[in-house]
Formats: sequence, structure tokens, C-alpha cells
Amino acid sequence: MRSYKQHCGLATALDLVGDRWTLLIVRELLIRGGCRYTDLQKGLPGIATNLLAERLRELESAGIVAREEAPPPVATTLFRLTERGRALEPAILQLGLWGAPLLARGAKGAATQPHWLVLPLKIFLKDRTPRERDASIEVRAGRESLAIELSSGAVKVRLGAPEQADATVTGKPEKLLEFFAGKLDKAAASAAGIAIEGARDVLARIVPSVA
Amino acid sequence: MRSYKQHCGLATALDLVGDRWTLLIVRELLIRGGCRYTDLQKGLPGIATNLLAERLRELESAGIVAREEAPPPVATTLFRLTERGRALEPAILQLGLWGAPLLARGAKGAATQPHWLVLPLKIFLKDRTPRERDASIEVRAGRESLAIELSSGAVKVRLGAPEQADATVTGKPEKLLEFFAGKLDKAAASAAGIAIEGARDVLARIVPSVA
DNA sequence: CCGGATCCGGGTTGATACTG
DNA sequence: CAGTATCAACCCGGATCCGG
Repeated sequence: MRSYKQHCGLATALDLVGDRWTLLIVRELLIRGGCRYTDLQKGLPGIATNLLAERLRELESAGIVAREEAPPPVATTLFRLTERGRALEPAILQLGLWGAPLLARGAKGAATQPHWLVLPLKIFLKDRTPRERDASIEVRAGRESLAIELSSGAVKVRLGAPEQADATVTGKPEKLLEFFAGKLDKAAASAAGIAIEGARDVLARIVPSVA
Repeated sequence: MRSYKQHCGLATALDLVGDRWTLLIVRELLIRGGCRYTDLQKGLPGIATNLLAERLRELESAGIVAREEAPPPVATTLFRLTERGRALEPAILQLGLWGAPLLARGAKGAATQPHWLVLPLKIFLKDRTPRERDASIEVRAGRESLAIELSSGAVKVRLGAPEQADATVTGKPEKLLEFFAGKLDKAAASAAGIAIEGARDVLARIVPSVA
């Protein structure tokens, strides 16, 4: 394995996760939890299969990913982050935050997948009225759903629909991102095809422009 | 320029700074401020000169680095981070923090440079008694000095000697890192060749094991 | 379908030499 | 000092194939 051979935290981190595709693989596993090989391929459009296989081997031997033989009904191998792998989340969130402003002028031909919304929402959603009751919001994009859960001041975001949603927001992923970032007022949101159902006041706790 | 073509903050960030050596160049500029080309080469042992030149061009066109023609007495071009470039600091600190635990078992043959201490110290030094008076500490490693400045609860770390130091710590970079991380007790520190001069109580505000 | 392995063309990297 | 030029070795991406 190639190394920078520098006695520096950043350099040793990059020795392990600085290769092309590596951090994006960790991103997928952070968002989705346990993944099959083909789930990873779908979430990483453009990756060559040999690279995915090789990166997974490297990540496994670095103790960042663990391979797990799932029993039926799954009956296949699952890839999962170890504790050490999950510890990369703050670094990945910061990098994503830095890159977010460039996202506006969408690179032409860029792929978009709804579940990529999870990380940005994790960073910039804050409960503006934390003392109110617990609530949950469903975000629908394409055929995927995200759950936003407000509980005692904390905002949790995860893949999958909430058990029971106080409000539902539907739209295209790019537009949803702008919407939750507060860049769309009411008129712009509905013009962008964003539909809101249910309790608007719950939504207003995290998106000022809804109020 | 190669791109992941994914509409995701992390992916676009890596499009710009995910290439080999790129984040390490940013690290150098974060620590040292304006740099000459050869300063960068010294701080990045192992980089090929053509790669350094190419990365600097890419960083410049991405708006992360600015080239500046310095007047005499410097009379050469300086490379400096833009505002956008300095905004990478949180991400770099988090990545360095993640990599730090691996630093303990030093990769054999790894280069060590004193100024690389600046980033780790920036993260994990905290003033444990913030209400006391302002103070400053000089850290000497080889022929380079760092300044640690305590001011109203904040800890600032930068390259260069402080104007006037209340205490001075001298040693090898690797050992100094362990020392400031609190992994060395008094005996271990002096056995490791770490020398402390001046006001020990000032040092104890940031390093518990000195007390 | 799932989880890869293999092969190949082209692009990137790294070491060295050289230049204004 | 601040790079460019050259070239070999390696890595990446795409396509194809293969055993469960």
C-alpha cells in the first residue's frame, strides 16, 4: 500500500482513506448501514467493479469495514462500518459542508440519488423551537423516503420512512436540498414542485421559510 | 479535470481536493501562511516537482489558492490560501484527528517536521483554567518554534516564537505530541528528552500531567 | 441475480534531468 | 528560485467473463 510516509495525522488518515472512491464508499455505508456489494455499486455510479472490490479489501484490512455473512432470508455478504469507520463521520460531514456551496451550479450530467440528502440534512437542520413535543417528518424523493425525527431538541435524519409522520414533503432531491437549506420561499418551493402535506407548523420548526 | 459526477457535497469536494497530495498542500499553507514554491517542497517530502506545480495550478483555478507577486525584499511569488481555502480547516482538522491514533506506532521511515505539530495542538489543547491571566508558551523542536497563546479562555497555536514566553518546552516532535496529548507523565517526559523551563503552572493549564 | 476476477487501453504519478 | 520535459511504472475505468 502506498503511503505518504509523513508523521502527521492528516497524512496517515489519507494513507488509509485518501484513495479515489474510498471516502465515497464510506459515505454510502454511513448512510445505508449494512450494504450488499451491488447496493454499493448502485450508490456509487461510475465506480469500476474491480475498484470497488479492491477498496473494500483495503478498508477491511484497515479495520474500517467489516464483512458479515448474513443468514437467510438475506443469505449474502453484508459490508458494514466498524466503530472506527463510523468515527469518520465528522470529517465526512465537514468535507461535505465545504463542498455544498459548489453544488448549486449543478455539474452537467451529474447523477442524483435521494439518499445522498441524509448527510447534508444532518448538518444544517436545527430545531428552532426545541421545547415542543417530539415529531417526525417524512421526506419523499423518487421511491426513497427519509425520516426526520425531532426529539428533545435533537434532529435525527435517517434513511427510511418514519413510523408515523406528522408532515410529509415530496419533491426532487436537488430541490429538496435547496428547500431545507432555506433558499426557497413558499412561492419558489411550490414552483419547484415541492409538495407539503400535514402539519406545517412541525416543518416550520426546522425550515424558517415555511412559517 | 476528472470528476465523480455525483450531485453530492462530499463528491464535489473530492472533485476539487480529493487528488493525491492536494490536501497536504492545503495543510502546509494553513500552517505556514504564504509560502514559496520551495518552502512547499520542503514541507512535502516525497512530492514530485511536476505534481506540486500541477496541483498549485488546479488549486488556483478552483479559487482555493492565490498566487501573489511579493515585492522586495522577498522578490518572489508566494502562494496563499484564499478565504475559501481557509474554510477547509475544519475538515482537515477532523481528518487529522481521525488519523492521530494511528500515529502512535510510527510508520518506519516516516518523515517528521516540527511545524506539523500545529494542527494537532490546535485541536486538542484546551485551557483548563480559562479565568487566569493571558500567557504564552514557546515550543521548540529542532530549529523551529511554535507559539501557544492563552487568552481569555482561547488557545491559539501558530508557527513562530512568541514575543515573550512564560514557559518553554523543548523536545523531539513525536515526543512533544505525546506530551501535549497527556500520554507522558513527568518521569516519562523527561526520559523522552522533554525539557521544561519557566513557569510550570502555565503549562499545567493545558497539560494535566505537568501538575 | 450476487460477488467478484481478469484483461486491456489510456491517464496519472513519480523520479530525474534540465532550464530561464 | 520556480518551475518544464521526459519517460517508466503504476493506477483507473470499462468491458467481459465466471462460479455460486
